[in-house]
Amino acid sequence: MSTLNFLNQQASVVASRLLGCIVEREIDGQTIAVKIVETEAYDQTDAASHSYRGKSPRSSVMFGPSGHLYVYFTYGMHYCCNIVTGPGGVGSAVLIRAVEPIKGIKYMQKIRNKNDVNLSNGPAKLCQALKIDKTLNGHYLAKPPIKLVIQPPIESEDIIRTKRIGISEAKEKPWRFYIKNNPYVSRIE
DNA sequence: AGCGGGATTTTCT
DNA sequence: GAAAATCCCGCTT
Repeated sequence: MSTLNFLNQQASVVASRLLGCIVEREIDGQTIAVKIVETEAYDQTDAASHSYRGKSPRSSVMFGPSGHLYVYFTYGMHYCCNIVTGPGGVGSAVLIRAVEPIKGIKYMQKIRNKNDVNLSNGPAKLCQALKIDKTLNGHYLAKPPIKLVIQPPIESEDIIRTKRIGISEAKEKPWRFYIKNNPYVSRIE
């Protein structure tokens, strides 16, 4: 049993609880640390989810155990990363949409060739900043080179819950969560 | 500040 | 063959 146990519940619950948690990435002898500030939940009953039409080669990781990374490629050029949630046997995950850099900022500036909020205020941007690609698809987040470090929950009054971004189905589900007043959030209402 | 198009590949119809 | 859980740049106001 690991500290990642809480991931084994429904995605919309986990999405909120992941706010404020830290991701540690080891790459090229460097350690990068970021704080999760924006998430979206996707589950199998959800027409916007990659798991909605059942298991496929791309989405198969979503159907596996919670605590693993689901990385997908989209728009011909971008990766996005999700944390697989539970309960077991169900295709569900939480998309990490934005993070706040904590450590290794110079390294991220170099890879991204950008500064400030543009380092990581979007799902494809943060994947580039953390060098996340398909080789990490399915990685378990309790061990290097990329780990999830749980932090105390964010106060509920500091969590904003809204509709998700960039989808054409199930637009009304309020399954996007972000930390109030955090400058790295990809977009405010 | 806001709109519009291009990049470019995986997946599903 | 089209759309996709996106981003960036250049153009217009």
